[in-house]
Amino acid sequence: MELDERKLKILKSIIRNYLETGEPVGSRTISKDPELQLSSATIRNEMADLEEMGLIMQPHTSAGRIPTDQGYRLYVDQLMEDSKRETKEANQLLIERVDRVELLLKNLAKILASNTNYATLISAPQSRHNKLKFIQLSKVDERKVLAVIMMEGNVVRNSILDAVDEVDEQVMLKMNLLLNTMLTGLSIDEISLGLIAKLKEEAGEYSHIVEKVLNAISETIRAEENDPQIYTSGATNIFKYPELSDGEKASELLSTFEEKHVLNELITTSMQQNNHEIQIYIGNESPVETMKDCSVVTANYELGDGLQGIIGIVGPKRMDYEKVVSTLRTLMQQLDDIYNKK
Amino acid sequence: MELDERKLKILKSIIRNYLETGEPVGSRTISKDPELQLSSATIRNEMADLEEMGLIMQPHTSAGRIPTDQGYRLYVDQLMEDSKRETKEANQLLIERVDRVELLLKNLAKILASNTNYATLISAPQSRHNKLKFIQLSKVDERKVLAVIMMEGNVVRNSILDAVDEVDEQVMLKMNLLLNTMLTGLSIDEISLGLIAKLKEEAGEYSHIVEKVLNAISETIRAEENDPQIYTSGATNIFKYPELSDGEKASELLSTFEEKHVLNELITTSMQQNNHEIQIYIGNESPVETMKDCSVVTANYELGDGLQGIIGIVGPKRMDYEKVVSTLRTLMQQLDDIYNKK
DNA sequence: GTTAGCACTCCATTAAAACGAGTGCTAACA
DNA sequence: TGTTAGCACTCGTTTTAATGGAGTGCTAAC
Repeated sequence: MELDERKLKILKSIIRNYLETGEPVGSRTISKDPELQLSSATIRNEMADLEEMGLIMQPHTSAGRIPTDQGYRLYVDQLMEDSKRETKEANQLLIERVDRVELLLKNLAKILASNTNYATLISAPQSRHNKLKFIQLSKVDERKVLAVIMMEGNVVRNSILDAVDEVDEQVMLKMNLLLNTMLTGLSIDEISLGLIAKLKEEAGEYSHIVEKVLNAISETIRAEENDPQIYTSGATNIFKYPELSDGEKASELLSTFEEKHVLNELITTSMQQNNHEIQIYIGNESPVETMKDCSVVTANYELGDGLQGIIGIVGPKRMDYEKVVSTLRTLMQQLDDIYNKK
Repeated sequence: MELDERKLKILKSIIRNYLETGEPVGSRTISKDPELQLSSATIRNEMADLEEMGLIMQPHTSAGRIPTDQGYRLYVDQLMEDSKRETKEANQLLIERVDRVELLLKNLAKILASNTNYATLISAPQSRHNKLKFIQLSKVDERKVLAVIMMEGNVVRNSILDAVDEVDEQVMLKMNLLLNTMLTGLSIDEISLGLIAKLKEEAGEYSHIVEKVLNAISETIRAEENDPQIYTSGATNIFKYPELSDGEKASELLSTFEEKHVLNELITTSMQQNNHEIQIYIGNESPVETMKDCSVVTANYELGDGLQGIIGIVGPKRMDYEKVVSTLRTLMQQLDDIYNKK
């Protein structure tokens, strides 16, 4: 069967309608579309074809049609138009350059959630390829040392180390100097075994402290990778969509947002896309099991210095794709303007 | 009307029953209680009295009775027994002394939530009366300075300052020394105007940096007070209780846990209690509007060095008060053993 | 003071009926 | 050959009625 112009128009009309109302749409409704001057009977015939092609379906015999996942897919791939709708909302995102990336991302999540009325998640940048800016050791008390590790993007991590024996202020100063001259500017991946050996040699009798510090660094980074920071907001927005808000489903979905670590898969999958295009996961396409009744729109952001992560919007399958995509695009543009062109 | 021994026994039996089943309990059910050798008719008479006293009520004419808020109140105040139930759960809390208070509290929240099957919230210790351990300034780049502020309890705060003009390494060292000698060991409240003036004088030409640092400190602290850290866990547990999990209610309650700042009132109210007793808020007694259908059990914890905050368990009114209270008591005991006696 | 007995209330469940939105099919039409 | 009006049919939803049962309050007897 051929998917001609008219069928596409009808499909588009059906999906548009369904996105708005959330109700199955019947042939009569479509026949009223000014773009399609056809009787309901004709529409019905076409609908039967579209159903056969797996693009739409009936919840039950005497109901209107709703899009299938395949139908949505076709819609977002081919039928969706670039939204020119009031970008005023997007403009209001009004991002200033913020020193602390974490703060920025938290706010961003909040703003996106309240702008879109969907749930939002943002992954903090992965630090693996991120460069050390400096390390600062300070004495906390007799046996404890605070290591402050700062990476590009002004991401700060603290870690408290147990020293084997009492720490001397002088030693500390030396260590600071040593660590910084040797390590600053390197990414975690670039700290090789050879370098470590050399570092220890230089440290002489204090090599055990060097070891602790290096462990702390790698552990801090590793911990972050296994359990990366994820900022979420507006999870309770799902209650605005009846198809998601009944008991079981809502519970599962909200747990996902509460536990957060389950979101990792979505983040890694989405990061693996090599391009900077916006991606859309419909229903089961999502790597997260509990989102099988949702759609997820993700974008890779970059804040310069190779700091990158993903932003995801989670909503019902009948989410307003155009608005979400356009909001994300505008946002990416803005971030790019601010952080990359400088 | 008098509330004699028998009436109390009956009330207790009714509430016990209702806590377990969540269903209104009828006279026949109570007449089977081995502790009460009475016919259902007699129970009915007594029930009528209890209802008149406002301790129980009927959802509708031909239903059994459920406790009123007043009834619950009387129960937790007088009728509740100390639970000797398997404290093994509580023992499993197995707390080790953790260096980072934040980490400890986060874990605690998780453990409590999964142990009780209710929602848990823990407020991070308020820093106002908390003493500074040390301040460390480090140069980030030409115009930026990282201030690391460490307080008792090993609570670390970072803040990035904009310097007016380029920062000299030498100056930094001086500032560090100056700030630490003058401020270490003081609480925020103890940093008086006089002290600040003196500090500025000592700093001479760099007094503007001192000012910035002080501002940063007080702002950091203030920000924390307005929006104190609150760790929550198990908010989705509320779906286990039908009376809380229908649409509107669940949504409101979960939003409360998502927004968190609404929980502040609960925390301040609970902190104001001068004693270290466990407190129970039933329904409208709770300072948080959205918890009017819940009960909240709170405890003030103290981790030594005056680090204190509150732990709260939020569940349906028919929560297992005995278990919750006993769990919290055990926990407090353990924390006390570890942190205060040393 | 306690209890058996009974009429009564009212919610919950089930069954039946009415409704209506939407379909598929057929036959007529351009 | 594509389009459309007409109509019987399907099936979920809503409405109404009927039935059952849990539990009560009251009365009268023990």
